[in-house]
Amino acid sequence: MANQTDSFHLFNELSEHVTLRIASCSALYHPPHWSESKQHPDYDLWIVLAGTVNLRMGGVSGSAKPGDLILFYPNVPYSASTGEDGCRFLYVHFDFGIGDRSRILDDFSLSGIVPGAFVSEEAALFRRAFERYRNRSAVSSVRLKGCLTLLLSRIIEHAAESGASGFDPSPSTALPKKGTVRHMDALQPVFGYLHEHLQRPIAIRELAELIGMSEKYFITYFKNTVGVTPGYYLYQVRMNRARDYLYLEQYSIKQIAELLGYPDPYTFSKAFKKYYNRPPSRFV
DNA sequence: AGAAACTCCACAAAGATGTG
DNA sequence: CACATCTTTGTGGAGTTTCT
Repeated sequence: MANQTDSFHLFNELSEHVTLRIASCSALYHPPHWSESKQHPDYDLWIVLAGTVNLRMGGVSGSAKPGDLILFYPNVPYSASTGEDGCRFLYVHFDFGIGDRSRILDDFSLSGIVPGAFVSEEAALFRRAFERYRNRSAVSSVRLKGCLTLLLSRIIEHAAESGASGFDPSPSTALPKKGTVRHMDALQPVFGYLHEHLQRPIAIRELAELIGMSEKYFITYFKNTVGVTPGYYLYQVRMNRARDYLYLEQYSIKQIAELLGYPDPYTFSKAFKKYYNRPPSRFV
């Protein structure tokens, strides 16, 4: 499997377009020898509080102890059971998307058991947020959403750091993907190329040629996979970079325009003002 | 105003799946 | 097994929108 690291840039470049929608969140207790086999229509995250959850998913088995997390992808069948002690866990159903895509995690191998050691701080915050949420205290839904964002960020971050292609068990490689699931892998060269050649004008046609697709199909493929069009993604990356350069206070507007592949400072300035509602000269 | 980016749509090849 | 049907993947034309 191709290295996912380049694709993870996406979350930074498009952070303001990330949407997280929590469908439900609750605590559950299951008695000894409970078992179930099902699948969920959306993402589902379990935070094991007590007992052991035995999991079988995508032909791989594992056990989740208190503190561990289990991340389920939509429409992936699994079997879960518990032993002598029963089990207790929090669950949260959610969707996590960017732009037009509501299931952006599908292209990353993150599902399965996440060892508690990697996420202990974030999971603890989420649990406290859940207590407030259960008591219906003011803004607790916003807090819960924030804590889930934090928790998911940590899971993604860990996968990026370790170059991991998933936790154990990882069903995403074994899973027969149907429907409109797109593969981020094919776009790897594009992300690399984009970040490398930011200092000169980049035509969409070049990017399409890079991975051997027709220009129009490339635009469609990119949008279905990433959630925004390639042109918009490029614009977004340039505006993020422009903001960073301005904060450094080391470059003139003219220099930044050059660094970002704009033909002249006027074009850059116009693009910048459109994005940030302020000209670059009055940004910092 | 002209070029580039983008959308929509029709269509085709190839592979997967269903059925008698 | 053979044929039909559906799905996925991809192309290209035509037209619209956005950018410079």
